[in-house]
Amino acid sequence: MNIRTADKISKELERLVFTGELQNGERLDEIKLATLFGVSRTPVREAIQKLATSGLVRQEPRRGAFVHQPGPMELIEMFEFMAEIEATCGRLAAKRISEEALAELELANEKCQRSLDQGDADQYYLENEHFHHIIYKSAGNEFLEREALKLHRRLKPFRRIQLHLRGRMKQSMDEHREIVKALTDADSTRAADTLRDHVAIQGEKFNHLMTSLKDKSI
Amino acid sequence: MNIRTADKISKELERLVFTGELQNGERLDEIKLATLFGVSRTPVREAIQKLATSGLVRQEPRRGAFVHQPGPMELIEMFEFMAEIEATCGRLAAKRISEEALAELELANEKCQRSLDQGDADQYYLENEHFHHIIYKSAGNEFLEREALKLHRRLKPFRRIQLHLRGRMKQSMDEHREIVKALTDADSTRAADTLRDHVAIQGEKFNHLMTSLKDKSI
DNA sequence: GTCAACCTTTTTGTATACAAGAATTACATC
DNA sequence: GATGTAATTCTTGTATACAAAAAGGTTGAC
Repeated sequence: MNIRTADKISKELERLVFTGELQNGERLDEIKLATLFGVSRTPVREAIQKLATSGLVRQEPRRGAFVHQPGPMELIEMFEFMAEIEATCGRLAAKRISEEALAELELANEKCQRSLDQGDADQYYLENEHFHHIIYKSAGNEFLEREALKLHRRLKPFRRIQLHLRGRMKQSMDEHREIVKALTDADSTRAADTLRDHVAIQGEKFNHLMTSLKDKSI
Repeated sequence: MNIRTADKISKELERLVFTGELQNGERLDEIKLATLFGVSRTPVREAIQKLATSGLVRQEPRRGAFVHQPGPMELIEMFEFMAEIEATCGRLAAKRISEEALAELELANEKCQRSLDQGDADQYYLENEHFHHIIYKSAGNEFLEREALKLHRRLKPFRRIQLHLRGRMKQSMDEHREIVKALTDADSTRAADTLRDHVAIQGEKFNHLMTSLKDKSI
């Protein structure tokens, strides 16, 4: 689909940031990256600018682009926003979701349960992701769906960590069942509230995780 | 602040789209634009890519960038999303807003009323904008605030039209008072609901406006 | 040893050059 | 005349070249 090497480089840079090979605050040296990828500076620059709009790097005029990982405060804000987006999806989906989508949700939940039984956090994460994606789509608003996916993706590296926290997977599973129930009942308020809490708790857990470690930057 | 000519060009292109000098679906000819602005293709390309991420233009690989104005369906979705964002701001602001901000809201409302009395729709629009910006900020979540501002800005050209609809300004004013009341009472549910309706109605009005005209693209 | 002014180097931002894919036109065939 | 195909032209995407600003280093004064 994407022929442009600039787009490939953008994805690759994202990966480097997520894997930590490009550390927070580090400057993105255009020439180094260009030689690393075996291309010229032009596509590298384009890639960097794309990342800048997504917030992964910050650009300072005439000084360059720097990796920007959100600090604890910013992360809490992002999770709070994500929780509200999901709540919105739930609110709308409660009135708009199809029988097929409901069945898909049930199925996704069963797969989640199976992953939980096997103690496979990675698999659980995947099925969980699918579960949420169904709800985004079922809100019946493609614009909202895109925004939800965008933020979900952005928060991925931070959400992933805390599934390994003791008991979180089980709890998450219970919340999923609550959510499906609310959607089945077409109860938009309850769907919104359960989804909000389900996501917000991730932000809180993450917060605990962060504060338990030494945090350098607020 | 911005030294880069690419950024200036980006803003200028936005203006050209909003004023209609660049029509919907029109291809952005890099060379023509470059000569128009008296620069090379490079900064023009950077500007176009920036607009692409904001959704104002669509890029097709190896074919170029095309102005993309949302159709009625997409606009309805955007307004629905905006309504939910504002509802979220209201929900959070109800618990977090300061006395100063509340006073500011009252003041903004008075100015709105004055503009209404004078029948000055443009002035009303400005004060109305300020009113909403205060609420965004009072949600106490800078990430949310930025997203709200971004979407608000994107919808500006479409929101502006319908203030001229008969009776809308008066009605909008009444809704503002409801909103302030809910925020003053720290009633997050009511703040969310009144704000959602306040914005959603704009989407509906716009919908009426659109369907009353002949709409070519769904 | 510290600080500051100046010069060098590095790096960003822009212009230009080149390569490859898409659109268009011209032409041949039916 | 319509349709399919080859050649040409245009345009995008990438590489390279150049200009200007920032970073870094050196020398000199105190």
